[in-house]
Amino acid sequence: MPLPLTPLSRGSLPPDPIALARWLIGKRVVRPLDGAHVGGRIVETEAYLDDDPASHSFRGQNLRNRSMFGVRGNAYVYRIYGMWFCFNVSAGAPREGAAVLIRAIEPEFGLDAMAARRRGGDPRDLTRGPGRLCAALAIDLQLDGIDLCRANGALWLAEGGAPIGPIGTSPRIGITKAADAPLRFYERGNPRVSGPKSART
DNA sequence: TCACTGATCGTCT
DNA sequence: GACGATCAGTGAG
Repeated sequence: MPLPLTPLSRGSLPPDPIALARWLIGKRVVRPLDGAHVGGRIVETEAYLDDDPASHSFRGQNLRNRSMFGVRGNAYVYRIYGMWFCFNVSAGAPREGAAVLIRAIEPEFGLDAMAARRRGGDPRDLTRGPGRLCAALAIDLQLDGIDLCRANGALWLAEGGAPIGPIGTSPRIGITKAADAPLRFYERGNPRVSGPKSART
């Protein structure tokens, strides 16, 4: 798919993690796999802040969360519930420990490659949810810490194409601490957004 | 369409 | 030893 994919420059990323989470809606995730580009538009994100009890960075830096503490625009990948991975973009200032969780994308290119990595199931669920997104794009711990602003990398971010619809805000999903903070952002009405229907209106 | 539950295992307490 | 930024399968409305 010869889409004009332009990598994001690190300097264009909003320094504020919340602003970054909102700004990333409509941008693209690009994953070169088997000689082709796989990915699509980001439609759902969540912000995790440095002083946020729900954030992995809350108790300070350790071996697992160190990627959250670097410059913004790097990948932070971790394993959850023993069998899934979640993909974040490091945010904020260096040593701050903030990140933006990419919860869902709208597949645009490499559909077959994604489906091949997620056998069965509803095609509309291919990349709906952080665990499914990582499975479809073959994102694992090997990509932890990678620079997402380099177009020749194994995983990177690109400028958006289609216009962005209205952006909704809600509490984050699946957490128990600071569960009411309105730090989830999504493109309203987009069927690729995760959660029940009421969570994407 | 939603609510509930089991699966599964690395990391931190 | 307990828990978690989840998912797929099942069953009810």
